[in-house]
Amino acid sequence: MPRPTSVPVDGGPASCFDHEVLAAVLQVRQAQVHVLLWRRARPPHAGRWALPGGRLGAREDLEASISRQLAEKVDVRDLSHLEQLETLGAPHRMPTGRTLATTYLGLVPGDVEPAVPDDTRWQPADDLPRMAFDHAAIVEAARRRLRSKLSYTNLGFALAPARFTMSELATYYRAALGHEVDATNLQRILVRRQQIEATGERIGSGPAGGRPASVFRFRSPTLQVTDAFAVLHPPAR
Amino acid sequence: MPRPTSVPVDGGPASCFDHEVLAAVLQVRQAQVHVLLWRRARPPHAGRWALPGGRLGAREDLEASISRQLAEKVDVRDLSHLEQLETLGAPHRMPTGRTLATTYLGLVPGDVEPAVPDDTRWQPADDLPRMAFDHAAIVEAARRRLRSKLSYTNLGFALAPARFTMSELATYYRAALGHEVDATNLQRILVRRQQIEATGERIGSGPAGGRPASVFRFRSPTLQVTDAFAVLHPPAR
DNA sequence: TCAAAAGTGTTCCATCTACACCCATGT
DNA sequence: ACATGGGTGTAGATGGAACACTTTTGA
Repeated sequence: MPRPTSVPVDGGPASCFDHEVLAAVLQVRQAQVHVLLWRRARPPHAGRWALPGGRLGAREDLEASISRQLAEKVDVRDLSHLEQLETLGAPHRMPTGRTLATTYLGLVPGDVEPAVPDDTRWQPADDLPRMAFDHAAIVEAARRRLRSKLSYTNLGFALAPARFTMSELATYYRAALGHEVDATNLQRILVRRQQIEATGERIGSGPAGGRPASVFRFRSPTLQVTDAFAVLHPPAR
Repeated sequence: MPRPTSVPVDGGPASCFDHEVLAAVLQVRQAQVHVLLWRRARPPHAGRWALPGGRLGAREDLEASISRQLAEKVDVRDLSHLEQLETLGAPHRMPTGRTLATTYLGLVPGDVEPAVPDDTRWQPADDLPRMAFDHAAIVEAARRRLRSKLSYTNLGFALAPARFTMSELATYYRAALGHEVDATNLQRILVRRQQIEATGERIGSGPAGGRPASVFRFRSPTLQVTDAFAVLHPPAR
């Protein structure tokens, strides 16, 4: 009986696989989750929209590869977070020949406006166009991952600007979670979990007046599980 | 500027990668989480212990590949659950040349005893031997995944036999979660979440007497998120 | 009748939601 | 003054932990 092996068995069948990395880069823009898409110019699936990414380099780490490709090809350099999602291996997921794809979730803070090339755009994730290959499913997986991690980690840091008011922050959470978020309760929850802190600054009130808002910031710029046993609940009705 | 592409650019560098699939197959045995390991007979890392798996087949889906290899090579056919973990792509993770690895968590119910080959054994996951390559980290990732999914999904079905008493079930949960689990509260929680139901049967009491236990079963044999907003807490002290 | 194990009922507590009310500012 | 938005206080709801108590069996 053959034995499992993690290295090529001498004389065994040598086979290797094309491998690409793809990212669903999400940003909250105008209170809606958007995803960065690129329009395919040539077949197959010419004219459809695809996720940015491309072939893995011969000596390149997976995460380094997607970072590089986002920087080179769609000019996105200010990712606040990047994490691996699923690896897709269905033999016929692409008509051009077998290609494995390792997918990533990327996040961009709400206040930056990366200059993207002409054939690239931010698309509302609730209204995806006709997508190439299996890319629509990847976007959905990315949104689900973001949603659940917002509940028990400090991942909000990756959605929000460096400094923000609580009502701004609530807007980001509302967009990503897809339900109402009470700014007043959000503050207490995130302060109690020690995710955010007041900077002491205040921001001037808007044109209609109103009490000036305190400015907050996240305490850590990297992912931490702040409360594995607590979550944000959607409103009862 | 080059454009992102998910298919080989004509004339672009053609590169492809060895790809293996590996599984951390976990089973609770004698109230402890065990993992199925296989002892490497030849270099590199001869004598160290490795996870079962092997090369991806040319036309094979990832999940089909790991299932096949577990059946062929370590004679494990009764997985109650299988899910993908991370894909590892560090260029030098193996000294034999670059190999990507897609890793899986496999679960086997507590009451089956798969006959495994001689060079294969069930090892307590708390006491791993010297492991080959990066396989120890994969086991840890698998345990973490199991622990968190037990809290908000019905994944217990994959750990427990088809029928069980509540004190048996609590043993599985204790082992996998790594903390005390009150059988009495576990019952109410899982019944409320509609994960388990009483079969109506009772099991005779043990040699020392005691009230005979009711027999329960899981209502679904597949993974379901039963309560995204609730978890099992560790005891306060 | 007693020990042992299972199961129930009840209290306690943490943590979230809901919402009334107070605060600070512009017009 | 009063409208507007920010912030606090607090009551209510939920759901899990803790644990005493009851039930059912064997010796």
